[in-house]
Amino acid sequence: MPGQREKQKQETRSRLVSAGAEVFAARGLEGTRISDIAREAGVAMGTLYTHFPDKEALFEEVMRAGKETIIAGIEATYALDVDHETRDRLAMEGVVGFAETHGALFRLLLSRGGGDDPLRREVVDAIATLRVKEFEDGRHSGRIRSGLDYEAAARCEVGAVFHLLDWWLDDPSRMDRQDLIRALSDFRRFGVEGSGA
Amino acid sequence: MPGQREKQKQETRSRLVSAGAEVFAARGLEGTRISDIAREAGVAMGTLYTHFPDKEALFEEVMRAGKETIIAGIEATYALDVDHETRDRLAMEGVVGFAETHGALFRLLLSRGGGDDPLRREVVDAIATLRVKEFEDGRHSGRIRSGLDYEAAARCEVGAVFHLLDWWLDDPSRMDRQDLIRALSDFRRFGVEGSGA
Amino acid sequence: MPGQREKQKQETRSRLVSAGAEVFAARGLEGTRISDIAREAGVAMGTLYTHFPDKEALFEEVMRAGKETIIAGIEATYALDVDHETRDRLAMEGVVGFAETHGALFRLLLSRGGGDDPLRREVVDAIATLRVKEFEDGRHSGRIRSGLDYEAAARCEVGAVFHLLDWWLDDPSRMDRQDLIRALSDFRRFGVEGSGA
Amino acid sequence: MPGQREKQKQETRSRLVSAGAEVFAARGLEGTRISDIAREAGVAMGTLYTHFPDKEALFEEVMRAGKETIIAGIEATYALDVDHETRDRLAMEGVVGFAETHGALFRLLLSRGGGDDPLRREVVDAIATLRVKEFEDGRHSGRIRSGLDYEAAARCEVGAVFHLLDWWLDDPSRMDRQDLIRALSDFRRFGVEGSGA
DNA sequence: TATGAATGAGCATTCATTCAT
DNA sequence: CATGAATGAATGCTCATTCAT
Repeated sequence: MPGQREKQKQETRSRLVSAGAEVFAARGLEGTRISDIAREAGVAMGTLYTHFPDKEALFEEVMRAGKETIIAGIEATYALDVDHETRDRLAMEGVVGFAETHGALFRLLLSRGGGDDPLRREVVDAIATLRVKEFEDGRHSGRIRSGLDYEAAARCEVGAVFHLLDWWLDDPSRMDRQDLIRALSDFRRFGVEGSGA
Repeated sequence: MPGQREKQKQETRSRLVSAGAEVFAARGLEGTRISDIAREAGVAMGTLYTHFPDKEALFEEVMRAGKETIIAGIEATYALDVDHETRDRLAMEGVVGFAETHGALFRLLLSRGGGDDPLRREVVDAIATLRVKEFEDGRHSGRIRSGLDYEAAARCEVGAVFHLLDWWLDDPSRMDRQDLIRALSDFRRFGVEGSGA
Repeated sequence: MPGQREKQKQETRSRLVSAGAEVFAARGLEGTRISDIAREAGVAMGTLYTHFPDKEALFEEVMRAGKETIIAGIEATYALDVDHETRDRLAMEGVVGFAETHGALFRLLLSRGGGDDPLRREVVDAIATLRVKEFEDGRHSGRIRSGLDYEAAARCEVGAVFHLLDWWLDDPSRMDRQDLIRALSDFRRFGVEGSGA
Repeated sequence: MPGQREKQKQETRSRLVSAGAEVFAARGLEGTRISDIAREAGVAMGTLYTHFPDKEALFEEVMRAGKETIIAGIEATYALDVDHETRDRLAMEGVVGFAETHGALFRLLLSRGGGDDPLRREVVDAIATLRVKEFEDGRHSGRIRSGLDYEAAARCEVGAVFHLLDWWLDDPSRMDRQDLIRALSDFRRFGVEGSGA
């Protein structure tokens, strides 16, 4: 079997990405020490450099993989043949599930650093793009209120979801999971004043 | 009489805080070098240590001062004797104005870093607290839809505002200032589906 | 019968020595990476260690082989049954030929590093020894001027040849090959002032 | 006195250059550890970086300063109003004196590394240029034998001097200092065969 | 024997902080 | 009080060498 060697290598690489996600999420890019990642991954420091040219490159891979996972989850929900309400609820549950499972990584992916790091934007941009498409698809269904600026609304939605989950993750006992999803969904749909159409 | 000496000292301290806001906002806590702040403030590195015990303390002061400014602006608006709609619009205009003027600092104050930095939460918490109070005050006016979870809604509001402005600041030509404020206000009030009461 | 296996092994070893000569000559002992030599030789890094105990040992072999080649060339010329003048010219042509063909290796063999690396001396010492013998052989022929310190003169000769060729190799268009050999030969024999006996 | 601070700084810088000359000469650029230089100079490692951007820059300064010293010594001799023979002897004594005092540095300045380091050439080039000028100045005095290629002869001279001194420095008891200078001078003037004009 | 992923000691460099001036 | 040269612990990264496949 010629693949044994290669399989081991991929396994090591994968361990590094997981460990990187863990530690970068907890301490940020600058706050993370290469040695922490290596220890977490159970490999020697030098091993990181046989898989990635430098710390930054591993960070990028962590962000890329995280983005892929979160976007894939949303897209999978969008592909289901169910009514809009169900679909939105399922998408929301998917996002909440990801946040529950990956806590710190979820925050890392959706947050912004101090500067102009484009990586921190990519996930937000990608989700916003998906949402804009949804709005456009639903344009004539009457669900969407008239006068809505899709691009702006998408950003608002993402911000609302991220900040609510960020708060909730600090102490999940604050709200029941189902109440959380309902609050999120209702805010997104009706704001604080609006009544259903 | 505070001597000329004392006035000079306060002037220097103030320059350090401004420079710190500038540089921390642009590069984050870890990404910022003491020497950068000193250069920006036009003083020697050592001078920083005659005003603050360490880098962290200056960062805290920058965050504290920023929080104070932004909260004071909102509270000032709340103190006005105008109708709710006007008040909300004025508060929003105040926040947009702050974001326009302080761009990077606005992001620094409202964003989250990777880890669990409590400083980055304080502003969000403070604004959320103000909003919850507003909701409670307006409980019987009928403006607020029934079933709204105030705490959750406050987080959603803050998230929506921050993310929309974060996006807008990247390229303010994206939307006219007035359209931005209206979009923000409408999303906050009606979400994407709701119609006014 | 040396098996096919053994032949392959010698072939690999030889490729390593050639590659080592190339890379050590270009970048020096410390500046050379094992991986560079392996790549140049077209083998894996580990292979080097089945032929040599470490990097230093390969370096020694490169130096040893280079010394052998250059000394053998000079000795071959000395063995010819021709008059002294012809012999000296042929020896010089041999050295120039080696320098032309092996450029960087020639410099590596004849130069000195910063420290006290004895390897870098061996070639110079060996040639100097040959030259001293020549002087002694020719003692009574009258060719050699009286009062010459053989040992010192041999060092001067070697230095003159090496430095001139080092300069010439940088840009061989500087001098015609024949003029170079004549200049070298004349300097060695007559210095800058002396006239022929 | 405003200069006290500055004087201290220059003193430190000067100590670093001296220590660098010592250690680089003994172990070469790659073989030298920053910590060795710092220890030799009696300062902390970081101090080196307040004076030079990196190790390479200190190396360059060492080479530059060494070149300046050695060239200045030769030029000073050339400025004397004495006959050629005296002058040449004095120049030679100056070079021997430098080699005696600075042993390892002398070798570092005049030697070549493995690769194409232009720094190692500068001193040789500079001395060669000086010698060519001397040959040209003395063109009509009849001292110089006809047919001499000045550029080539200059390189030969430098090589002869450097290699002889390199050998002598290994064990100065090999030759008496005066005999050394005479041997050097004679070889340079008459080669191994030539008789004085 | 050949391979190349893994190792980890070693090193150059950074930067928050100190303190003599 | 202000200065900025000096400090040295901390850290990212390199690369000769090993060893399981």
